[in-house]
Amino acid sequence: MAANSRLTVAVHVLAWMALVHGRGRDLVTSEQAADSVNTNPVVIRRSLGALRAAGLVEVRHGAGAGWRLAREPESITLLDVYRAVEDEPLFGLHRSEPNPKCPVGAGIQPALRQAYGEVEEAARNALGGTTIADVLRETLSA
Amino acid sequence: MAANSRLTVAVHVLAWMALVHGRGRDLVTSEQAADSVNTNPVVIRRSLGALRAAGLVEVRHGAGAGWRLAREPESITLLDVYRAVEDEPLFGLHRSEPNPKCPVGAGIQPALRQAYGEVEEAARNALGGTTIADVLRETLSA
DNA sequence: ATTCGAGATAACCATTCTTGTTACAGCAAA
DNA sequence: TTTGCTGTAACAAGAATGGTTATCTCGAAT
Repeated sequence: MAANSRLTVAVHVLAWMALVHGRGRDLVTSEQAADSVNTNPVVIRRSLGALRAAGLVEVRHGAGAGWRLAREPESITLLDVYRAVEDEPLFGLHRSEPNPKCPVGAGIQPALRQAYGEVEEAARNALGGTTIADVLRETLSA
Repeated sequence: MAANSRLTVAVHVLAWMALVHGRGRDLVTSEQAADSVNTNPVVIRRSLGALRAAGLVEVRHGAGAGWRLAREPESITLLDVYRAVEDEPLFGLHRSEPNPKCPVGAGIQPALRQAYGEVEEAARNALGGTTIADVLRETLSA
């Protein structure tokens, strides 16, 4: 499939929140974030909703409502974000069950699960090595 | 998107070819492979076509046509297969360009490309650590 | 040269995912 | 009570995926 942009949108929003927080603005709205990402505020709210469920951001309701980082940008890794917004594994197994009468069809799924698990573990470790603060610093250094 | 099953189908076919080759059967057809994977022969041919372009299998045309491994199963890694069947990156960037007037929107794409590149590199390294022979052995050991 | 079994490929379909969008209800601070 | 923003449902467009049928092509064997 085409790779989706959920991780990108979420990291973008968090990095942007870290930037404006550093500038003294505390609460931000989904519309303001949408202006930076160049998308619809509802898309941003969907992303922020997942980030909130993961404890990465906080929301305030009522008049003057908005969002705020719940943790320091230095402590939020891309792995935290990935876990918050993505649930599908990197590689899918068979669409329909393979033939159980074939020795390969019967036993390949556990074998693939193990192999794919090692790959996902490696990817997660790499994601854990970069923080939102890193991304923001790199973004502003260009 | 939902993760696709291209890597799974390709690895399944290659492991199955390694098995039947070990049993002395050299040329196999897409229909036979489709029976093990439990899908349509055309789907198998699409996968084998990509594997052939990568030099992992060979095809013979004409009467008594069929497919054969072009390399030893011990020498084919999941990274070889992945490269053959997948071209999309693991994580997509923005669907529509972020706002260039925002410092984050202006500079985040190179930053993300670098971070994502490190993750892909880690995933590729892990994929390179497993061979078709490994998968087949694990599959048959259950 | 003809036959024939298989690959190559185009075309089409249903399904699903993703993103964008509108609309409206809910909430709490002022 | 007003106000501004979140929460969420609903829907649409577009693309990707996998399955299917149909037709053309190839080349070994006869």
